[in-house]
Amino acid sequence: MKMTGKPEATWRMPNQLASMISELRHLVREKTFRAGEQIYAQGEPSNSFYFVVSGLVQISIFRIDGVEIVLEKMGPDTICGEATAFAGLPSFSSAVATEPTTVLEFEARRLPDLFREHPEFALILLRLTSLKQRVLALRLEQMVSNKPEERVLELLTRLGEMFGTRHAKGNMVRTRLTHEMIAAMTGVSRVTVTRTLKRMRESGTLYLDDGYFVISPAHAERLDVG
Amino acid sequence: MKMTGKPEATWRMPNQLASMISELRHLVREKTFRAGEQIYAQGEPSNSFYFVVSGLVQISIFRIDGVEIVLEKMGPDTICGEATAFAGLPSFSSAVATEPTTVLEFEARRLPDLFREHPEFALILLRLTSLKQRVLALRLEQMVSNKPEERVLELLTRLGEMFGTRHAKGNMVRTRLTHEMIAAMTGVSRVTVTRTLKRMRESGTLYLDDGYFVISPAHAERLDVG
DNA sequence: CGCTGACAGTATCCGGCGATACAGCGCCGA
DNA sequence: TCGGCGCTGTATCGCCGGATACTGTCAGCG
Repeated sequence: MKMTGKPEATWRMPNQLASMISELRHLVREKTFRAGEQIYAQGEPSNSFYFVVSGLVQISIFRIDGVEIVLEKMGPDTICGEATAFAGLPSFSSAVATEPTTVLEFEARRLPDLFREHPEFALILLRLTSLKQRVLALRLEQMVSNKPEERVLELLTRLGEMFGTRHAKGNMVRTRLTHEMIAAMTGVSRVTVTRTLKRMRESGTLYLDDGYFVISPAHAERLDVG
Repeated sequence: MKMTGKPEATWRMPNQLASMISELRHLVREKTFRAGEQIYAQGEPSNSFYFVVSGLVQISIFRIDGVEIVLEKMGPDTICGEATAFAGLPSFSSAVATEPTTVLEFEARRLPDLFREHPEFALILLRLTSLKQRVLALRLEQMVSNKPEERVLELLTRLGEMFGTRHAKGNMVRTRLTHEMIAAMTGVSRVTVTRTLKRMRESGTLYLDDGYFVISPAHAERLDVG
């Protein structure tokens, strides 16, 4: 199951999908976005979902108080917006290209015809939405706790599973994350992120190498049961 | 879009699905569970998902520290376990029948054949998983905040949208919920739930009638944007 | 070479939630 | 009728995260 990724991305998908997508060019329209442009907006319904070809797309929820919660940063070979397109309800999140980005736009209403010919495509989509559901549930599991260490560790562990590489001290997370980004993704304040990371380094849970996080193996298996 | 429900359930689905399910009897196996019996267990992979015919199924996540987080209580005409069956990964949650329950067991591996004949069934499943994803994301949005009022209000508002009935003072939530259950679903302590509900009653956000919660209209539209 | 801005680290203070303990209350069954 | 139990309401206390403000550091760039 080879995967692709981007340094700042927080999500990746099996290449299997990317190859399948290429068979479906007749269904899609290519679109390009400049850095800062919005792909879809929170609160608006949509019939399309998007496959990121290149670039980086930030998925976030804006709370009523204006606080932005970053759900994911989707790199190449990932899809987004599918939940909105399938559920037929206003989007719960918005997507903004944080750098020049090219996407393929799929229209959900064309899917029934497609499924007749390619039932395996339906299974792939089901698998993808189920994976997202799973990750959201696991994030929720950590979020109910107000302990910042759990919140941060959940994020880093997940990224470690997705992008991790072997390292003498454990699992190295190959995603560049500022403390502020971690704060936006975990819902704790930036100051607390700094404090927490320090604590974790002192307790041996975490290790820093060249600006990358390394998670000690003793803590990395934490999510395997879920 | 008619729906059915149970007094203690926290989820419901369009009847459209129930009628569709009846066409698929040849694919399924009926199973019954006594109160307290487990339908599937957290941590174990599974190829099956379940359609609840009658009874009540509690979906929860057990954290490493033993704390139980209740995700939903699924009543009749709902499905559960589909994310695990589709993703092919260990289940992030466990399902326990809290009263005598009958379910239909679907096997995910038979789906491709089914989709070829009934592509619309794939769309329905996609819609259901997308709805769950949406609800999880919205719950996450509230969970990042540590304010108990937001957490509790998110739950009640959602139940109000699903089960709400007109009431002089606003939207009445027709789901029986103990403070303890709210605590297990929102991740705040039982004591804080009591405190918070009192505050909300005093501020006019919430109203109590015959043991049911009534949400003032001014606060009920809060989630409409998401 | 120094300016600037983004990011990381740290201190102080306050508010509020969790833990714990206990009292009131209503329902149900012996 | 009484006792037990599950649920709600409330008090006390300790702890810790958010807000705020400030400093230090490094990179990029004129």
